[in-house]
Amino acid sequence: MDDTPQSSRVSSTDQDAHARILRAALTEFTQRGYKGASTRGIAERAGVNEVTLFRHFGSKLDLLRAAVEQALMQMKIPQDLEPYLHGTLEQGLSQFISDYLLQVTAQSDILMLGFSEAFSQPEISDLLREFMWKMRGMIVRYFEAMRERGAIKEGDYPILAHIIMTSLHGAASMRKRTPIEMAQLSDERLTGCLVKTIVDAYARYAPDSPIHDTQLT
Amino acid sequence: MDDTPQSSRVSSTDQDAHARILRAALTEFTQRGYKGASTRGIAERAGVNEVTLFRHFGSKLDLLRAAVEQALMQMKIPQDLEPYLHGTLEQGLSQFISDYLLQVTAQSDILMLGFSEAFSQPEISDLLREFMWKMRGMIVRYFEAMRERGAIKEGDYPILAHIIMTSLHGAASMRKRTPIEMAQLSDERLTGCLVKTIVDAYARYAPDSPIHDTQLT
DNA sequence: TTATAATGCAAGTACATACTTACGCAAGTG
DNA sequence: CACTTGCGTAAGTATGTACTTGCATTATAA
Repeated sequence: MDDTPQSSRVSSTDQDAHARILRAALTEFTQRGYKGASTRGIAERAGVNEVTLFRHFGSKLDLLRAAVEQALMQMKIPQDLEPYLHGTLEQGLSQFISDYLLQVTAQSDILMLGFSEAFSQPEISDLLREFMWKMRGMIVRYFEAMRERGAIKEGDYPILAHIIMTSLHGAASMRKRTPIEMAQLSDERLTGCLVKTIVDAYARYAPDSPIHDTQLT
Repeated sequence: MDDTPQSSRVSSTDQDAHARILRAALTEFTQRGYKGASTRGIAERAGVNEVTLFRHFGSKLDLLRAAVEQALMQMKIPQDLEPYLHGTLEQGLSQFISDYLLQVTAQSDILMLGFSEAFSQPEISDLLREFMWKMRGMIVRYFEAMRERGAIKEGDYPILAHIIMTSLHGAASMRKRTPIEMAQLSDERLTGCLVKTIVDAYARYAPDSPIHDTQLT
C-alpha cells in the first residue's frame, strides 16, 4: 500500500511503456538468454505489469525480435569513408577502429545476445550476420581505398577485417562479462596495439616517417 | 516395440552410460544453452533413460559442471615452448597458432558454452577465464622468448595475445554457428594472415630474408 | 460529460520440465 | 545360489512460466 506501482513508473524517467519494455527486455535477454529471461522479470524491470508486455508485443518471441531489431537499428555503420581517409594511415585507422569499437561496446548487449542465441533463434542470427557482413565490407573497402592511395600493401583484407572485428568484439564482451578487468583491456590500449600492428605490417613506407600526411586526400 | 532402447545403447559404440551422457550433455548445452537444454533431450541423445542421468549426476547443474570440467581437462595448453622456438619466426608462430586453433576448434563447444553461460553460471565462466588466462600467459611468454632471442621487436604482447586468441575463437565459433561459410574463413587463410601480419609488424629484420633460421634455438 | 485508449490487478489455464519413488530385469561376482 | 550393481519403465510431484480473461482505474480528447 505504501509504494504504489505508479511510483516506479514515474521513476523510470516516464518514458512510455513500450520503450521501457524494450530496454528491459534487451538487458534481461542478454543477461539470462532467451530461455532464461522471464516475461515476469522483464515486466518488473520495466516497471510495468506483465500483461502490458503481452498487450504491446503479443509474445515473448516477438518481443525478442522487436528488441533486437531496434537495437540493431541504433547501431550505425559508417556509410562514408571520407573522414577516415585524411591524415596519416595511423590516424585514419585509429579513428576508424575507435569509432567501431565505440559502436560495438555500446551495443555489445545485442551482439552477445545474437551470438549466444544464434542457434535457437535463426532469424536473430541472420540480422546479426547481416550486420557483421556489412561491417566487414566497410573495413575491406577502407583498406582497398588505402591501397589505391598507395598507403598500404596488398593483403588478405577480408581476413584482416575479421581479425579486427573479432578482437574488438571479444574485448567488448569480455569486459561486460567478467568482473575482473582482463589484463587492463582498455579501449586505448587495444586500438593502439591493433593500429600499430597493422600500420607496421602494411604501411608502404616506414611507419615512423609520416610521409603520407599530405598525399592522402 | 521394434527398436528397443538397447539397440541405441549398443549403437553408441558401447561406451558406458556415464561417458555417453557427458558427451550428449555437452552438445545439448552448447546448442540450446543451459536453460534450453532438457534432461530428457540429453538422455535421449545419450541413448539412456532420463533416470539414469540423475542417478549418475544428481542434478542438471551438476551435470553441466561435470561436462564442462571434463571438456576443459581435455583441452591441452602447450606447456613447453621449445617446439615453437626452432626455425623461422614465421614457422614457429605458424605452428604455435595452428596448434592453438586446433584446440580451440576442437573444444569450441565448451568455449561457446562458457561464454554464453558466463552470466548465469559464474563457476563455469571462472573455469573458462582461468583457461584463457593461462593460454594468454603462454602466448606472452612465447613472444618474450622471441624477443630475448632478438627475433621480434618490443610490443604490447598481452594485447597481441588477446587479439590472436579472440580472432581464432571468433572464427571457430562463427564456423560452428553459421550455416554459410563466413567468407571462406579457413584455418589456413586465417593463420596465414595472422602470422604474416605479426611477422611483418614485429620481425626485427626484413621478413623476406630468413636470417634467423640458425640463430633461433 | 462521455467515450476511448492505456494500464493495473487478480485469477486462471496449459504445459514443459527438473526431479523422485518404486519396482523389475539382467549380468556379473562372491 | 544370493547379492550387488547398473539400468529400464512407469508414474507421479512440484514448480516455473508463457499467455489469457475479465474487470477496475485513470487520463485524455471530443
